[in-house]
Amino acid sequence: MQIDLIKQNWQNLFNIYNNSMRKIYITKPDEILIKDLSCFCIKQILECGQVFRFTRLPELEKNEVVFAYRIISKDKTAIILESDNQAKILTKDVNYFINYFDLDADYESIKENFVEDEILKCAVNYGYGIRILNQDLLEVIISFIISANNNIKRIQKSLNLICERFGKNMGDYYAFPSLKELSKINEQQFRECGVGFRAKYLVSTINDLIECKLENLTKLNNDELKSKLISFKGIGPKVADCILLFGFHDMSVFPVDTWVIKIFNAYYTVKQERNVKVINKFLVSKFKNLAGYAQQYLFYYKRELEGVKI
DNA sequence: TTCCAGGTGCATA
DNA sequence: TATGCACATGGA
Repeated sequence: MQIDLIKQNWQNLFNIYNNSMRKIYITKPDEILIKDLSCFCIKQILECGQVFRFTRLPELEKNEVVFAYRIISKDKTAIILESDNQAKILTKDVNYFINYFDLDADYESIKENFVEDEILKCAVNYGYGIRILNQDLLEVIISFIISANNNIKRIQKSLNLICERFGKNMGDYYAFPSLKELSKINEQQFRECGVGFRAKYLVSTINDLIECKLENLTKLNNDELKSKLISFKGIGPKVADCILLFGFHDMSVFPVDTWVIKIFNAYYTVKQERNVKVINKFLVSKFKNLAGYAQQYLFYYKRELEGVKI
């Protein structure tokens, strides 16, 4: 009996040790230290098109620091300093950013699923440090309505203007406006932030969100959720997939945009295809519950190959 | 000047 | 259900 207890305790200790060894980070007061960069590259994470409110800080890129960025999410912020062998996430909200950067997920195992697809293997090799962020749902919905037929630079500019004009002043940055704050913005004011024809979609969808309540969306199953999202103005199949992927961390979707059409026609078909539904169906059934990851590696790879700068 | 960007809404057939 | 056009705007 006593031997069993000792064995059990040793097993527990071994598990704790094993888990801590596998963890890619350790926490300190106001800091997360990423000790293994094989699945973490801040440049790739932020510049792969999933998020828009970040700034590169070249003035901090000196000595051993290779990349320096500031990220703002909701009403929180972090400075990320990455060197050759480690990265530091400096923030007052350590737990928030552990979840935000998906640090407890095992990306090594995720990437192993993609070695049999030649193109994806190259894409994963190139974007080895990509992680799918756990972003604020409201911010994702607004961001991707603005993303329609738009470019990343202008999406960033519009979102920053919306935050500066209507978000809470947090000292040296602005929070993303709450739903209540967003509901006070009219179409003209959105247009002044450079969102163009999407202004009316934003006003309409924000009203709908006030009515249906954001938290009620989380009670729906995947199909109901997508139908509900598409019922809002400015949200079609592609934007809905982005909201599911980046706002709900649903990895079974594969948003098809202009870049995915290029990828599909370059690597996955002999006959040129323009039908987004056909492309989406093929890629979702090919990558199944890992589709979201696959999409993000491929999206980043293709854009980088073509030399697109954010 | 023209084309394009993490598309969608709407009218028409 | 499928197709085609309009929609803002700034950079290449």
